[in-house]
Amino acid sequence: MQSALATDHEKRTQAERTALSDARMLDAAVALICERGSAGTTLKDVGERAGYSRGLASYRFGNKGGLFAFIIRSIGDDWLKELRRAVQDKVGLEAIEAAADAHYRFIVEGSDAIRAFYVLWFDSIGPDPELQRVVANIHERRRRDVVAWIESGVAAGRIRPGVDRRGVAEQFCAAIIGIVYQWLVAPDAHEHLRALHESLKHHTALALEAGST
Amino acid sequence: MQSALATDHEKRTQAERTALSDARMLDAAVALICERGSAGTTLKDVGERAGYSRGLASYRFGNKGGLFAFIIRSIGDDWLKELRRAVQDKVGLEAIEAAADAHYRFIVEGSDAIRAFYVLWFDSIGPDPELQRVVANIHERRRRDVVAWIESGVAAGRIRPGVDRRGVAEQFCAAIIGIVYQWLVAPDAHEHLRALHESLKHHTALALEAGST
DNA sequence: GTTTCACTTGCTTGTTGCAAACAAGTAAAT
DNA sequence: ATTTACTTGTTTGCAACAAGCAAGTGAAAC
Repeated sequence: MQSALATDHEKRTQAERTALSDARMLDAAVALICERGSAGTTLKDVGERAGYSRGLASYRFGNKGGLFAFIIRSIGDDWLKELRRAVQDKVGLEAIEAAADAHYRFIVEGSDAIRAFYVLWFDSIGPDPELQRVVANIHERRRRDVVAWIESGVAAGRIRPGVDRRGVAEQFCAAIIGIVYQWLVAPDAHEHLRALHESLKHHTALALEAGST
Repeated sequence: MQSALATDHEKRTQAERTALSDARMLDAAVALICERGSAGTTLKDVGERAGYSRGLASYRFGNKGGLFAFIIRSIGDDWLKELRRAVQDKVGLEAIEAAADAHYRFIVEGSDAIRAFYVLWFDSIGPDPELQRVVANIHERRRRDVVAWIESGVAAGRIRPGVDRRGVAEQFCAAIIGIVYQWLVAPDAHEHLRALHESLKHHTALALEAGST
């Protein structure tokens, strides 16, 4: 029941207490967002579902935007790492294809965390400036990764140097967003999603081989 | 000041009254959604901004989901027509390229209506079933249009018959959604958006010529 | 043809319940 | 003891609904 790193025990350092309540509220918020969407998720419920008082989420995160930014940061960081891990040291098109494959696997695997992450991602079109900043930041990092993969392919002589790195990367990222949207509205259409990812890989390959765009 | 179709006059038929209040509330809601996002838009403000009471929007649309569904339907219908008008009787790739061009023009033109429309579009990932239905419906109609354009190109012998019509159409629509997302987070990056649309046309052309996907 | 009256429909105001936000307090760690 | 984690009390504001008021409608009576 009780593990080495305090799971249920009493005496905890202050840092451990906040880390624990943060983690529990993160879980609670993810579950609630999946159940009721971001608008239907209340700070009160997040606190209570995490096993605390109605006020804790408000106190910790200040407001809904603060909570959402925290969630995006937490999950987004993990996930960028996961994607990079999946790509490992592949270069060029292979790296991009590995990323696309990993993306497909992650979403059909259907973890609540990723779903909540993307639900909040689409909230970033709202007026909350903090959320906008955090998502824009992740977006930019993701795009940079893709540019770097293309770059590595060029460096390895496997992609012609004339290619528009940033253009292709942006197209790729935009397509991913489009696919994610489709996943969110129809999470179980795995075959459809697989086809979209395959098609994306195919089109990206064409863009990196052929033409001048 | 007073036109033939009662603009500011007194005596109105009941149907005219509702049509007028609907139109005014639509305008008000569009403006509010652009200013504050969908979550920040209150039924109270919609009613009052339209020049009525705080309660009217609630009474007319029942709840926020009802209002949003009404907006999507109103603007979405208009817009599908506009897109079709832009495509006219073009066939195959030309039709798709015309649609992409029109799409680009519409969004950089930056009408509040289209922005509000797409903001609500992304709300459809939330739990509101009515909104989901309405958006899914528009999405499906749009996809059908694209399939029909491809079909017409095949019929005209300008696209090879083996092409995966639905697959390419879905890829196209997914990419449009991705582009729209980028527009919503950075509305003024016209050159970037132009490049994304150009790239989309290019990739779609490749998909319709080459390969088997 | 116009007046009247029963009825419908558009709209407003009153009320309740709930969540966000913040302040002030309590308990636990340092 | 003092800082820090967390809770509880309170205010404000919106959604949702109900009850009422006012404007429009249609048909019978005159």
